[in-house]
Amino acid sequence: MLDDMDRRIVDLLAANARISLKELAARVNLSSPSASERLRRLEDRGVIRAFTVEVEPQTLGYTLQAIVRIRPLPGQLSRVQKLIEEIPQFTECDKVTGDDCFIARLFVRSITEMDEIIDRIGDKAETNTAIVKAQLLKRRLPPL
Amino acid sequence: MLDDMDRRIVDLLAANARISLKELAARVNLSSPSASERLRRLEDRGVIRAFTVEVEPQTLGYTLQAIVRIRPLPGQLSRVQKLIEEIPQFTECDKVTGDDCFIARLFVRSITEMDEIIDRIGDKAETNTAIVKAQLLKRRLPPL
DNA sequence: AGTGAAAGATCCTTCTT
DNA sequence: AAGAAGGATCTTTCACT
Repeated sequence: MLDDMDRRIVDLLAANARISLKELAARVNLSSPSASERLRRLEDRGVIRAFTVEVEPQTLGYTLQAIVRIRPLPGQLSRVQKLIEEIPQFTECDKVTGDDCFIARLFVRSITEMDEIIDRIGDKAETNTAIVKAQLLKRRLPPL
Repeated sequence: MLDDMDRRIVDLLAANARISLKELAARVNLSSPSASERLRRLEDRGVIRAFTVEVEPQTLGYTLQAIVRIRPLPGQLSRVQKLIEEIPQFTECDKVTGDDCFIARLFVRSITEMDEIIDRIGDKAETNTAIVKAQLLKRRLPPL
């Protein structure tokens, strides 16, 4: 799937997406052209989907974070789905098997704001809100 | 908190973390030195924590993804916590309020692999596994 | 697949205003 | 915060292994 070189390239870019091709190449003991070619292929294959930035929500005033499980009432599924998409404080949402239909991550600046948002969904779905007390595991890559 | 310029800078870098300072500056109608200075401050303030890469787990063979809720049995909390950290297929884990103590994201290549991993936790915690059927919302930033 | 050299483009920072 | 500019740095092409 990925050979060892590819893995190292992905790891290095995951740690700092802004390093130059030249430095990337040096760190994995390849020439610049080779590293460039490998990077291009990783992008082409879709392994690397994007180069992006990790933002710390705390610094933007989002002091509260919650995981919200959402089970739409009969006939409300698509309306609930639309609502989740429209509320930008929801930053992630998965559709899952089991009793809960959706599991979403919510960032808010206060309990009041959280209450308001949950209320907007409340008449169209059963919700269960678990407030995040700590991040045991900060986002990482699965084994390459 | 962030002014409009900062917001645009963060947005642009979130979309492509590898653009040059020069291009970044041009896109927000600033000079390079100004853009450079703003970027430096965003990093210093901790707003931008890192420049990283978004990897598509599908392309690495991770065809299955699940959200696992984990409630350690009495006295097992720290052992469970350690176990989650040690299993690299867990890519995210939050400690939350409520009945479930942990909510984690799990990537696996097969149902068999999933079963094995859940079993390793099974004797130290109650678990509830919800398989991800679709990603309604792909990771995005909360409103800046 | 990969290397090394090299040319030409591009960039970042410093300085002045 | 802008603009100019110099010097550093980078990326890609090419010929070859």
